[in-house]
Amino acid sequence: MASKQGNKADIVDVACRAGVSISTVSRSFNHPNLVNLATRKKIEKSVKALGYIRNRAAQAMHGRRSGTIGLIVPTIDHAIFAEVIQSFSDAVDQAGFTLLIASHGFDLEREYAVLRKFLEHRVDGVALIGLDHSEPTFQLLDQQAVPVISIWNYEEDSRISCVGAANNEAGELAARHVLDLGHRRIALVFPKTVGNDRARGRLEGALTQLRRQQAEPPEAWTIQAPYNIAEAKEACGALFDLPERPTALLCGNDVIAQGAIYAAVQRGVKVPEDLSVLGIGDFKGSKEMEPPLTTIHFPAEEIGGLAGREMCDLIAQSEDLKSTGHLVRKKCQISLAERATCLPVRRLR
Amino acid sequence: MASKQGNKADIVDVACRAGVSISTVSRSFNHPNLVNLATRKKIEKSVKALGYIRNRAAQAMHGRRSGTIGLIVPTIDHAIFAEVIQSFSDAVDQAGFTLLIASHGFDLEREYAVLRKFLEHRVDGVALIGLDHSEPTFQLLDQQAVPVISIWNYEEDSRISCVGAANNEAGELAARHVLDLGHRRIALVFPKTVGNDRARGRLEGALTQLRRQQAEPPEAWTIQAPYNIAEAKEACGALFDLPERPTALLCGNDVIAQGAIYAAVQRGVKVPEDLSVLGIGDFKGSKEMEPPLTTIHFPAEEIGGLAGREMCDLIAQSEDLKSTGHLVRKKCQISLAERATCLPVRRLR
DNA sequence: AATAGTAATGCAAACGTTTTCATAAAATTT
DNA sequence: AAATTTTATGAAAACGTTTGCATTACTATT
Repeated sequence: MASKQGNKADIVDVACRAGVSISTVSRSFNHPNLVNLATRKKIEKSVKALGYIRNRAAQAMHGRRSGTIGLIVPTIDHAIFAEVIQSFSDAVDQAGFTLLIASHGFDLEREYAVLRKFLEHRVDGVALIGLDHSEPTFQLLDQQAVPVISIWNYEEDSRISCVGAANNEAGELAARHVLDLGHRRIALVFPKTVGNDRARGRLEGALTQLRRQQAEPPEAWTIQAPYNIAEAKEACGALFDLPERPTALLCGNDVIAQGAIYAAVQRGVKVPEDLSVLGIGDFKGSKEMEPPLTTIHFPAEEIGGLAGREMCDLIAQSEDLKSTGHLVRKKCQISLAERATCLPVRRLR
Repeated sequence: MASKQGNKADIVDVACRAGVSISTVSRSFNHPNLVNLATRKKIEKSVKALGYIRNRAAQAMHGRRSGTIGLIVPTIDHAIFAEVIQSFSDAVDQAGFTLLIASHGFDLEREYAVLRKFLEHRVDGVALIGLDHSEPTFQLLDQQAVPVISIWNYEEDSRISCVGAANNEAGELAARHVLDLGHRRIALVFPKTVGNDRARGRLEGALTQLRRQQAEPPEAWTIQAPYNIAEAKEACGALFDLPERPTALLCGNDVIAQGAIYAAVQRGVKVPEDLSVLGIGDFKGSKEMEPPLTTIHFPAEEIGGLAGREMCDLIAQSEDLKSTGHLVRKKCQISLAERATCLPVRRLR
């Protein structure tokens, strides 16, 4: 039915049908005020009739923005990232951008590959999780001079702009809390820290604080578990089966804490009476757990939203070309969410 | 430093620097076997030196594929979608596609808007969640003849291709199980069903089965709660505070079940001794809960992966243009995951 | 040695837009 | 009524690729 064979409608088709030139059609989209109302109506009708849809690819070729933002995350399937992705997505969506998302499975080489792919698509900006990236990644970003922002971590000397919280502070805060409650026999359950500066920061913060008060845990009490309930539960189970049990457990995040609590329940270890458990992150649902999880609150939604808006600002700035190239850094406050899984240590046991 | 001012390198720049024509450069990317090894090396060197990155937008203009797939979900921030998104993403990634993701917050008008945006970007294919979509959405899809697939639901007479499970079967299976255990006083907690055919199918399946055995719950025992622990907990709490308590609770998904169990714990209602709880979905972590949640297993990962591969196939087919336009439908099996939150009803109470 | 075939490359025309510049018509000023 | 400004439109040149066709230089066949 369309003027061309089988194929989809074209700006030319629209122009023909409306009896105007393609310039006018294009203008009526991009600068409607420059075209006569009556003409605009005709064009609009023609567009409807032909089912015409503008081709962003062709637009992008004119140095115009592609209207896309690339977000690269370690994994989507993860309570905390899902939340931050959602709020970031909402924020950039509101500004009219389309989001490209890819995950790299905590593999920084894949991250680099994904970044390249995004750049081929000429994304207007790139968002990454955390500040740990490979050197080629940083170089590519730099060389292509694409607006970039790191989500989740705050560091005052970050190499790229960042919006997030200070993970070491979270670790410190967590450690301080259990120490304040009088605990000295404290165990740590954290994920692997290579390529994961969130976890590393938290762990380091916690250890620093513990050392400061001479409460550094023995090696057997510093265990590793990925961010995954099943494995965390298992790892913590093994910890609890040790002859000596800690009185408090500092967990790398709330998922691990959840796993730890399940492992405790399974063994009849009472939380918080026999064992205090502290999470980090304050995921959705942590507050509703029974008993409600004491944890370090991370304002995930705020971070995602702020990062999204900041990303859009950076893009707008880079368009002005007077981009002074200075970085922006926004620190979001974390806080202790005191709930029911931590208790002062019992004098006698 | 680049030949052009300030700007990014061009295929022309690459060609100049390598001392060949742009055709040769282009060919060396797209049909490497057609160009001399030595020339290829020169080009490669030139590419490296200039930091050249191909422009997909320009490629896409030649009727070539854009290399992107659009995925539209109700929300990303949701255990079950996160899982399916991840596996879908992995599958299409493997085929070299880049994923555009947008969420519409269960609003079918926004879904339509997002679809339009994706079509502007000339996505090679579109994936949607569920089979409930607005008429304009279906029409647009049809008119643009873009490969499309629905994830999560299976229906034998679906209007578009689908990969998923039969939600009504899940509801039936769930109801059958508690009935088989001898329960008759059964309550239902489901989310709103408008624009959510997953929930609707489950609820209908459950009700059908219950009616068949004369165990339809009274109105007060058919309550609504969104897929969200906090609200589910509250809603279930209200249910438990009623003078008459059911002996079994059928939940729309595992998140609701989790909330229900917390509400029960809070009130000293013992699960499963005093109350059997059945989830639907089998989310990550449901197996590890204490007590482990009895639920209907949905193979989320399988569905996402299968859908991703099917999407790629559809795209490949549509390229051959001999697209007979027939739909594909794949049904994934659900199953009862019998764990610890359901018990046969006690004879006496 | 002449011919046919192959391999490697370049030229130029697409692709679907946006945008600059030019022009015509209408409205305003003098 | 002429001159000027404003408004609305079109022609054509970009944008950065891919690709069909033409060309050249070899290599293999007779």
